[in-house]
Amino acid sequence: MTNTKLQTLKQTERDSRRQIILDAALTLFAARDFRSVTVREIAKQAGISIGTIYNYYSNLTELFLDVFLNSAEEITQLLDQLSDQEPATLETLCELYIGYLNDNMTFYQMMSHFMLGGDLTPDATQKLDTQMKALMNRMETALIGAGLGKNTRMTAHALFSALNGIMISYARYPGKTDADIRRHTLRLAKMIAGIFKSNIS
Amino acid sequence: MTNTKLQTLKQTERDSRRQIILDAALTLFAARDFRSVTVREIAKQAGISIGTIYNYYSNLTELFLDVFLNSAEEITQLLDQLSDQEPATLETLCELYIGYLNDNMTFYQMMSHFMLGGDLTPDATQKLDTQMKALMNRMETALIGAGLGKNTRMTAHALFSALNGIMISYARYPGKTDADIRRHTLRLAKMIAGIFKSNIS
Amino acid sequence: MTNTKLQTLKQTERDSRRQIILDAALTLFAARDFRSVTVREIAKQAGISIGTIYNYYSNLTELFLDVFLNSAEEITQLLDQLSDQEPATLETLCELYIGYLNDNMTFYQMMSHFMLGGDLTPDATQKLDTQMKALMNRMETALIGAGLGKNTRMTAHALFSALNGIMISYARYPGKTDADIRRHTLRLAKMIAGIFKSNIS
Amino acid sequence: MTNTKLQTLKQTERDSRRQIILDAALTLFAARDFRSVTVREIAKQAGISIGTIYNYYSNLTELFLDVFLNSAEEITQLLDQLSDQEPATLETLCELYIGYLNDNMTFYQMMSHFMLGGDLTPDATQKLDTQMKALMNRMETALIGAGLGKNTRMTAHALFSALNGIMISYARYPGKTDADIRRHTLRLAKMIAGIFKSNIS
DNA sequence: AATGAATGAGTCTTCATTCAT
DNA sequence: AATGAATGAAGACTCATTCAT
Repeated sequence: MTNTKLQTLKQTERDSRRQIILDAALTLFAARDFRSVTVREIAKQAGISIGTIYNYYSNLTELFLDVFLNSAEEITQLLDQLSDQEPATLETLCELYIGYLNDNMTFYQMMSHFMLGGDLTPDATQKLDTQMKALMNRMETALIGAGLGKNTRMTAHALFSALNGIMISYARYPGKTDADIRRHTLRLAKMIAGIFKSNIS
Repeated sequence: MTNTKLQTLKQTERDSRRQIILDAALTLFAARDFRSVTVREIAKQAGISIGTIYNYYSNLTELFLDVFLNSAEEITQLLDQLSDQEPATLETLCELYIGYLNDNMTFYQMMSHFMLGGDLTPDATQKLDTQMKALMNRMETALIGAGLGKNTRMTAHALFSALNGIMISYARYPGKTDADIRRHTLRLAKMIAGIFKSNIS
Repeated sequence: MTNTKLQTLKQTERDSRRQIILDAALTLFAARDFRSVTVREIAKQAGISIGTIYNYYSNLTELFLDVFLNSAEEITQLLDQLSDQEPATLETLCELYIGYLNDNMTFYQMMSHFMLGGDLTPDATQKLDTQMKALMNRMETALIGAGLGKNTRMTAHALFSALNGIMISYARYPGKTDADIRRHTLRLAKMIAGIFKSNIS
Repeated sequence: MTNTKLQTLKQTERDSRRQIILDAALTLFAARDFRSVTVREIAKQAGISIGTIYNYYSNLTELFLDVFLNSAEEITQLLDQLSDQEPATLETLCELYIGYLNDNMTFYQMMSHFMLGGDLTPDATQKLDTQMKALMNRMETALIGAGLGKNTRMTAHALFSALNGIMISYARYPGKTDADIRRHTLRLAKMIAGIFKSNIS
């Protein structure tokens, strides 16, 4: 038993160290494009050595992927909390998602990076796919809650696409402040929710 | 007069050399993520020297941007041709756009890259913005042609977003062939066209 | 005869073109370390093509050397003018020379460059040596004029060295303006003149 | 304590590695103009990798500067040893300095390079200035030892200038062997010492 | 004689990853 | 388990010089 406890402790410690690395990475990503962040910088920010990072991740891509997966899990949970008591309206769901993207551009950049280009191992691809499906499920649930009766999966795909597309189209709107972009993308989110909604009934 | 002719010739030659570079780049991009393509490879593929490339572009980013802008112009023209005689239906427009993205993933990757991260000069940003606006205009025109009477710009934004989002969500659908992806994304395009259409009347 | 005239004309034209190149180079050197100036820049500044420069100089080093030799000739002539009527005093000679170096740092940089490092052809070395000797002669003449009776050549060497050394020691005196440096180096010139002078009698 | 010891050891090792790099650089500089020596060559000569060099110096200029500063420190110490017991005579000091320059042309080339042209950071300029001042101090001390009572700083400047100028004027004396140059420059050093000396009393 | 596009060897520098301590 | 110095392949970019027009 002691052994188990020890192992649990060790695992906990290992997890918390992992979290420290993730937090350090996120801090850096908040300020700069994640592709330009180096292992050395992450190590420094985390207050540990480069070697230690490789003790937790076999390479940088895995670390990046972990950041992404954690973020995906977070937004998934936020969506879950939203519909904890009663089904979320399409509108609040769309706004929540776009709000999250505004606050976490790195999440969106990584989604774009991994979905379009990154050379992922089969294992990594699998993890990625799982999280994406989880997100999609929430979309589908919300659509069903809004009364959609058929083509629910396909429509969820479409909705997910529509929301994701918002950021790629407006993130770099020239001459706009972050606040401008947030306002504009949230308006688009609401509009898209409305369009999908009106299509249901 | 001769002088003018000579200059025209020179300009033509310059343009064609530029085209050779662009074609070489595109050929390479078709096989690999454009971010991993090197100047040396492009030069080799184009059958010219590295130095010559820098004679036409002051740096790699400018070359990449030119590839993107050319592509954007191409799809813009395709959309124009579509509605040459009578207003394009929403559906054909969406299908044409998504079909293009399937055939030119590099275009989409670059759009994502430049819109989200790339450190662009103000001048480059300006060019990017112009082309994006041109694309948006076509969306708006098609929506108006489909009978949309109000919020036309905003709705065009939403439609553009929805279409762009399709690829980011499905480009790396695991275990699917290119044909699968094309079929699926085209179905989504059609569905989105339908949703926007039904929202109009 | 006509032929000769024509040749003279051509030669004159050639010389003036050469002068244009030299002036362009000098203009650029006034603003930046001459080692960092490129052929392209000189061509642009001169309003001619790169090829034309190579029509007048077989390589960049030759051009640089010509700039240096012209400059050396100029200061030599200035020294001559100084002692046109009566022998220049040691002091005015030293001040004139150091004043010139302050106004023409490129001359000094080039002297340093060619004397210490530059891979010169035998022919170029010969030209360099001739000009340096010409300068030295003026020093010697002035020393003799000041009453020096023996070791005149050697002392001229020493004086020339002492003056040249002033600039290497103070050109980058930190936190000093050009005016400060001029004042200081001129004071040193005067002091050195005094030391050599007092050593004579 | 162990910790301190360990740190001391590490620092020692670091210093010795730094020394290996410096020695490798010096070896190469002895044969060729230091400006033409590449990082690759230094790494090869030192038996280490390119990357390691950048682990000790953030860029080539810093390495070059370090070579210079070390050299400056060396000659400063030699001058100190000279006057360890009794004040050095002006003559021995001048001869020692010029002898050193003959043996270490790179030191002189670098002094010329950094003082006249090099784009140095403020920090680097500061270090350069400090070492130059240290050298100057020795000149001043020797002059005072020789009986100079006034204008000591200014005269030290003049002496330092005079000595430095010797090399720029004769390093490339055409058709002379190294031995010739050494003999000639030492004679000049002695003469300059004499001139300054006779000026004192 | 003038042009200037093309050349390509060669430069410095970066950075993910390894591994001896 | 943690460290961080060492590695070195690889990249973008420069620029004197050539030569066909």
